[in-house]
Amino acid sequence: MNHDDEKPDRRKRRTRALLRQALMALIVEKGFDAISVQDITDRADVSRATFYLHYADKEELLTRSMREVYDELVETAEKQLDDEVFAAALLHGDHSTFYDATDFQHVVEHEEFYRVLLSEKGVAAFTVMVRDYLAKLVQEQVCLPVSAGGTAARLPPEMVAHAVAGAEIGVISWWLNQGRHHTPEDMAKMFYQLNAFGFWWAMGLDIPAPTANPDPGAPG
Amino acid sequence: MNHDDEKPDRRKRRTRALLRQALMALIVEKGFDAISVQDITDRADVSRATFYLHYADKEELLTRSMREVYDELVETAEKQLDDEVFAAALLHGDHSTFYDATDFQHVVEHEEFYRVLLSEKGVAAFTVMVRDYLAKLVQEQVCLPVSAGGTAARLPPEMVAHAVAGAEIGVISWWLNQGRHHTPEDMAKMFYQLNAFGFWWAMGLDIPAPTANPDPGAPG
DNA sequence: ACGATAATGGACAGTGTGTAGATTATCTCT
DNA sequence: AGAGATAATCTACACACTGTCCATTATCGT
Repeated sequence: MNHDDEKPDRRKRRTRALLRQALMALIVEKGFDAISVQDITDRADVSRATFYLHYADKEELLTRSMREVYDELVETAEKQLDDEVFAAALLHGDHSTFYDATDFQHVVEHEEFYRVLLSEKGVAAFTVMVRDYLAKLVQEQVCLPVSAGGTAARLPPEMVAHAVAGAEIGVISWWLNQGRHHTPEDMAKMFYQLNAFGFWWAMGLDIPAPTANPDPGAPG
Repeated sequence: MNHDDEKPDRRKRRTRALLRQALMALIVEKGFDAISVQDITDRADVSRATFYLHYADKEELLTRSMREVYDELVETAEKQLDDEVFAAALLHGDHSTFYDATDFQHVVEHEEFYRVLLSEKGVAAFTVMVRDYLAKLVQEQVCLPVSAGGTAARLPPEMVAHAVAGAEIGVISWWLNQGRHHTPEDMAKMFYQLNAFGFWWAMGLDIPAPTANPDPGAPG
C-alpha cells in the first residue's frame, strides 16, 4: 500500500534516473520512435526486466518524466504570480512586473530536457502541453484581469493568449539552439517588450498608427 | 528508369492516397508511434505487401506526405511575396500588404493534415519544420529589408522572427481547434495587427510608452 | 486484346515486447 | 553489524510486428 509518497529506495531512484538519462540521450540520437526498451536499458546499464519493474513501456517513462518537469513549471509559475500585485500593476501602468523571468529560469534549470523535447526529434505532446499551459496562464493572469477592468478587447483574447504562448515556445527554442547567449532576465525583458510594443518597434521603426478597428472576431 | 516524374498509374495513386488517409486517421486515434504497418494497411484495405511496394516503412509514408504539404506551402509563399512591392510598401508605410492570407489559406486547404500533425498526437518534426520555415520567411522578407533600410533593430531580429513564427503556429492550432470560426482573411488581419500594435492594444488598452531602450542582445 | 505493371496471399527469419519465477545484491532500520 | 524487506538480475517464453521474397491474380494504358 506504499503509494510512493515516501521518498523511494536509493536503488529505485538510481535506476529511474539512469533510465531517464538514457532516454534523453537516445532521443537526441534517434528520436523517440526509433528507440527500443532494449536500447534504453543497454544505455542505462540496467537489466531489461528491471525496466518493466518501473514502467509499463517506454511511453510511460517519457510521460512520467515530462510530467515531473511540467508540474514543476506549473508550481513555479503559480507561486510567482500574485493576482493582487498584478492587478495593481496593471492599473498603475507599471509593467515592470511583467519582466518575469521565472519561466525562462525554469527552462535553464532543465535545459537539456527542453532542448531535446522541443526539437524536431522531440515529442509533440510536450510542446503542446507546455504551450497550452502558457496560453491558459496568459489568459487567466492577464486577459481576464484586463477584461475585468471593463476594457473591451480588440482581438479575441483566446487568440492573443495562444499567440503569446506560441511565441514563447518559438523564442525558447531559438534561445536554446543558439547556445543561450542571453540571460533569462534578458529574455524575459525582450519578450515582454516585443509583445508590448510590437514587431515594428522591435525592428527599430516607429510604432505604426493603429487603424481604427473593432474586433473582427468572436462570431458564432 | 522511370523517375516518377510522369503521373503514376491509377492503381499507384489510389493505393498511396488510401495509405495516406489511413495514416492520418490513425494518428488521430492513437498517435504516430503506436501505429503498425498492419494497422495502416488494414484501415486502407490494402495488402501489407503492397505497402512495402511503395514505402520502406511508416516513417517514409509520413515524411513523404509531410514534404508534399510543406513544399506546397513553400511554393505558395514564395510566389506570393514580391520583394520590390514589399520594400515599397514598407517605405510608404502601407502595411496593408501584410494582411497576407496565403499562409492561412493554405492551412485551410490542408486542414485535416495540419490539425492532426500540429496536435499533441502529432509529429514534432512537422511543427518544427513549418515553424523554422516561417521564421526564415519573416527574417528574409521583413527583417532584412528593414535593416537594409538603415534601421537598427532594438531586439535581435532572429529572436523576433522566431517569436512571430511561433505565434503563427500557436494561432493556427487555436484556430483549427476552435472549429475555424474565422476566415483566413480575418486571421491574417488579426495576426498582423497583434504583431504590429502589440499585446496591450489587442486587449483594448492604450499602447504603452516604450522605455528608451537599446538592444540588450547580440552579445558574444 | 495484349503486354506491362500493380496488388495479393502466404511464408520466412529476425527483432522487440511484456510477463513470470527463481536467485542474488543492496538497501533501511534498529 | 545483522535481519528482514525490497530491488535488480537472469533466463525463458509466447506473442506481435517487421521487412523481404515469390508465385499468382487483377488492373492499367494504349
